[in-house]
Amino acid sequence: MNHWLVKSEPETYSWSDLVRDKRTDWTGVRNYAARLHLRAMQVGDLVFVYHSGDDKSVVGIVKVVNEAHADSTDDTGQWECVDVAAVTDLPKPVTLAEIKANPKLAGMVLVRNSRLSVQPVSPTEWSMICKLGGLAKPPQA
DNA sequence: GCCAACGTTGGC
DNA sequence: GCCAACGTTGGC
Repeated sequence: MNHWLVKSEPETYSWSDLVRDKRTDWTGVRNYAARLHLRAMQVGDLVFVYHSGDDKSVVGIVKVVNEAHADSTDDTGQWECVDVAAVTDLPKPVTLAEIKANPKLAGMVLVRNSRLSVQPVSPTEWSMICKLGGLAKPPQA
C-alpha cells in the first residue's frame, strides 16, 4: 500500500466538506505529474488531505475507494480523478511550519515542490505526521 | 500584495 | 527542440 498527499484550498473544498460528503470524487487536478500519481493510486491507499492558503496544515486522512477514472469536470477528456472517502481527521492538524522544522519531514515533496497538488508520502513521513497529528496509531486501509 | 517556483504556450 | 513570455500556485 502506498501513501499520498493531496492539497485543497479550503475555500474551494475543505475537510469539513469532505466529512459532510463522506465520499467524493477528487476532481480538478490539471497537472501531468499529479495525474501520474492519481493513476498510481490503488483502492485502499491512504491519503493525507492538506489545506493550502491560510490553514497550511495536514488536516485529515482519506482512503482511495475507486481508482483513477475520467474527471467529469473536464471537457477535454484528458484529466482524471480518484474517489476518496473520509477516514479520520487529525486531532491536532500538522502545520507546514512544523513539517519544515522537523528534520524527518523537511525533505517532503510538500516542502520541496510546494506546487504539486498530488504527491507521494514515504512510510516514515506518514507515521511521523500521524504521530504529530495526535493519532495513537495510524489507520489501517 | 508580492514574488519565487514551476508549468505551459507559442514563435522561431 | 529551444527558450522567452506568460499564467498560476501558494507561501510569506
